[in-house]
Amino acid sequence: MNFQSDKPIYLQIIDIVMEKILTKEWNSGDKILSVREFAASVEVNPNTVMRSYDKLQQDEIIFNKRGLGLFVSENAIQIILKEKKVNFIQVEVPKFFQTAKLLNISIDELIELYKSN
Amino acid sequence: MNFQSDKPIYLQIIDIVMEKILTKEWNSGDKILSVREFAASVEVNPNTVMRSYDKLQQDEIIFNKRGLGLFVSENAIQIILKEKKVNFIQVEVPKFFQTAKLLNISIDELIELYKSN
Amino acid sequence: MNFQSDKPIYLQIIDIVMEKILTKEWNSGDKILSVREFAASVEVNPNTVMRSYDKLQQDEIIFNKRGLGLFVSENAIQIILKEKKVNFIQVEVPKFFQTAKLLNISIDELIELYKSN
Amino acid sequence: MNFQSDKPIYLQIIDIVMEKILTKEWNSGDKILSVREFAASVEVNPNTVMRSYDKLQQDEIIFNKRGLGLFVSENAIQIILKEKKVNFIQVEVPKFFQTAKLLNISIDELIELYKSN
DNA sequence: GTGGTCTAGACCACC
DNA sequence: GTGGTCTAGACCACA
Repeated sequence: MNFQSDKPIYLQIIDIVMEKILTKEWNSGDKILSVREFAASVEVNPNTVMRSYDKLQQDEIIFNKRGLGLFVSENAIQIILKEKKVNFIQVEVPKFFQTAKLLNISIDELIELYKSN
Repeated sequence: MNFQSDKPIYLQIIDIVMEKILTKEWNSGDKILSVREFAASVEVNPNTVMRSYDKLQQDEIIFNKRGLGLFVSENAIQIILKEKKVNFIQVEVPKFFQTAKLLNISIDELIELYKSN
Repeated sequence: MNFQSDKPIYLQIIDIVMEKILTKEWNSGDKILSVREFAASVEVNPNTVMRSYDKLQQDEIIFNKRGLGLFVSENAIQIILKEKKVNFIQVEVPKFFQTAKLLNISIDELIELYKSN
Repeated sequence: MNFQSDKPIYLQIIDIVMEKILTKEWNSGDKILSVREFAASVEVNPNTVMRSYDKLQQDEIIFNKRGLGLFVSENAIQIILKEKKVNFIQVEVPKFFQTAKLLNISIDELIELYKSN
């Protein structure tokens, strides 16, 4: 697994988990990969995965059944969307297009960049 | 001076200087605030300002006249814009589309948001 | 460790690192000495070593694996040679010929000196 | 007058004076430009020229006739050559060609660089 | 453990 | 006065 160096790995792992939930690869009630399994699969220190899972539990996106493992919460998707989408659309999107405008980058160019991504 | 805590102060100082140049508060050939003056004015350690000025010199946005001080380069504005553009395309754009993907927002929806802006 | 006094220590440290890479004492992918280790080994303040490592990272000769340390880049050797070549041609060569001119030494005499070398 | 920023201006002024003497633009016994005249002609602070003249007097390349001005010494040329030439030929020249060799730059390429200088 | 940021204070050459 | 280098020591997030 390749991680960008400018973003903490544990946050990148959170993004991976969220994506798996949003794309329904992992559904509500499903048991997710154990810390050790996940750590092995992405070649990262288990402590780092532990930290990601901690954060996800705090946000109630996953929860712990003692002795059984970690599971996707009932309303995981709603929590994720609520947490991210509002901020994205109301804050990041306008800022993004504004910067593009400042730098004289047209919408067509942005679409090109999107495709080559 | 208030600095946000999530971004290193020395980078925020670079932003301040770039802003002053882009808004023509400081023009090509102008002497900029000395390390000590700037440090005092924003209540920061001179070493921190030095670090910012060092980076700005490396990027040839300012230059040193020995013993006299630091001055705004001839092409400062072009360099700044080019630099911002590179960062935007290589860093911000991918991050933006990645988040959009994570949130299941299609390119068409983004274009809609762009138009209603 | 003995440093010459006429050249900043942090630049001399950069030279040491480059030398270790060019002589393959440190190879691509190898972890290099940590800031603190290097600082202790050459009896210098960690900040000074940090400054050297910072420059080496900017030039992409070494890179950071977060929390693990700094490692030699894939293309480190090529980058170093290219960098040295640019400096030689743009800085040393003009300075050399300028001094020769000052001392009234002709190009033919220099060629003679080259041959007898 | 354009000065390179990497070499102290007062040393660059010394080089100018030496060149004028070596090229016999200024001969033994000639009165040289006063500090103020020279400073004005190269657009530099008189203190800086003063420093250069001080150094040249220490090296006995020029000397002071009280109230009359500064004059080129009898054996100025010999002093300059002795001071510079030996070191150049015995130290700098070998080092220069050695670096060129390390960087795979041929004598022909160096000659090209000389011509385009 | 790792790198990275920041402060405080000293010293230097240069103009 | 100017920028630049260096030390000492603190604190932080990250793995």
